[in-house]
Amino acid sequence: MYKFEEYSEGIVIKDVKDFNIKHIFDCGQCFRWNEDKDGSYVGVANKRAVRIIQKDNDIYLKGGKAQDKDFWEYYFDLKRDYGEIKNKLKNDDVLNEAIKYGEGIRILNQEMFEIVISFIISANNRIPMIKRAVENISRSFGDKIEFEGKTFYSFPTPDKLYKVSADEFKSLGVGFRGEYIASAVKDIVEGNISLDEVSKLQTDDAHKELTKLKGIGPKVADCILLFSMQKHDAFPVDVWVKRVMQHFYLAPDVSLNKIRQFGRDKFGDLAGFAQQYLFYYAREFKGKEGF
DNA sequence: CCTCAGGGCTCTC
DNA sequence: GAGAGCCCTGAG
Repeated sequence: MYKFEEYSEGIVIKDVKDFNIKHIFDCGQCFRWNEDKDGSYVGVANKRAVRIIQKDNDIYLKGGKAQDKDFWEYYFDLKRDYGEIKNKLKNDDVLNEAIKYGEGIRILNQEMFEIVISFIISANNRIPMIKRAVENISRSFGDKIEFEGKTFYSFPTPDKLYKVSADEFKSLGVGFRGEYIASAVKDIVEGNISLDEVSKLQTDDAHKELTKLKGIGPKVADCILLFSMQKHDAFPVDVWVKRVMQHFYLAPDVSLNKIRQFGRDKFGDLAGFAQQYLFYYAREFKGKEGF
């Protein structure tokens, strides 16, 4: 069982299992962590800037505070037994293979508003571009956090973005999604939708509510459900998962909605976890075997 | 159910 | 250099 300890520069989570920072930060669920040459990651989560260093089964959170241990436990989903999840998914031959590549994946519990905006930006976009836009928005409207002699920025609250125009968002690199972001912020601040309330709904109902917002279609809604609302039966179908599903399970012309239904039926409560292993797996094949 | 346009940048040719 | 494609959605 893992445990938190303090060390000279922060806190450390000792004896973690099923935990690999590269797999976690590289499986497409988050946009605010950047890898350094030494393999450590620096980033900001809910106003906390830290450097994360993995040494075997110990996770060092440089700059982490002892009073934040509950937060990090939640953020990294530490209470969940990923070994058990993987054992169940391994009954499927494709997953059995996929898990070998991303065995240390965990689904982060991220802040809802940040995830809503980040995944609106993700539509028809590339990961480096998404990261840049999210960073620009944070730098312009978030709070300063000093760490390691540099200035980091928290992702802004809805209020901070309320008066920001679509054109201003566009100037920060979000492209045509500027209108969607401005509209979603307006709906959230004015109370046309409550993310807290949505998160309490059943997955299908929550999905329906989220897709009422401009810029949120079925895929983005599934990402929000999975990465910030703990709806682990959500199955986001992006291009990579689409390719992997069509390659291993389905015909090449099956629609996105059919793939989504297939995944949810096949993997049930574990669909979201399966999706993450499949996404990571698919990206390993980039440029090979027709991917 | 379908098709298509829509930042801007990067990779491919 | 042009062209395709990008963790896709909205409009038609």
